[in-house]
Amino acid sequence: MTLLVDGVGGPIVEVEAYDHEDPAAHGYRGKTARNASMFGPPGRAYVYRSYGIHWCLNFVCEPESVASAVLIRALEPAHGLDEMRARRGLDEPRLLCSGPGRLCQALGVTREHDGLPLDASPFELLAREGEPEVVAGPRIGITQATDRPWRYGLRGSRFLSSPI
DNA sequence: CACAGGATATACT
DNA sequence: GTATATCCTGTGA
Repeated sequence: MTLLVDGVGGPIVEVEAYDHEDPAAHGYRGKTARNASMFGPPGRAYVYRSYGIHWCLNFVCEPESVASAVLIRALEPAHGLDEMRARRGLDEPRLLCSGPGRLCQALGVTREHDGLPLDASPFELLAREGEPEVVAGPRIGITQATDRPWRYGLRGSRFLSSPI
């Protein structure tokens, strides 16, 4: 789909799945102040602070108690390029949204968006056109449950955070 | 390619 | 309380 935040965004090209039986998922060990949104209703955002510096955006996917979410890792910059460049402090399109932390900075996603519904302002999700060719691979930056190939990307996209 | 930066969580003493 | 790990990225070797 195409993801917009206040009109800034583009087609999502890379995601990772995390579910409640997944040792690599934040919700695996139960509810905390940070991950509370994962335990709320689906169709909302879960935004957390990563490595003390970056923000990462997830879509909550299943009802309460089944804490599962999809991490939005990269998208193709298509709308609001000037805004993205200003927020990121650089011009190179490939570096604007190719990574979960970069994507949040470019779209202006912060803790303020944690728990917000994805079908209301400032979020906007637009249906894709056509059938994308999806390729799967191991997830990035985790040490547990590394055998689950739950990283999904648009085949051949130059806006992936790294080749799959 | 190694590593700093530094919030949040967990596993130790 | 202290130590270690983490769904990362920019910088300098």
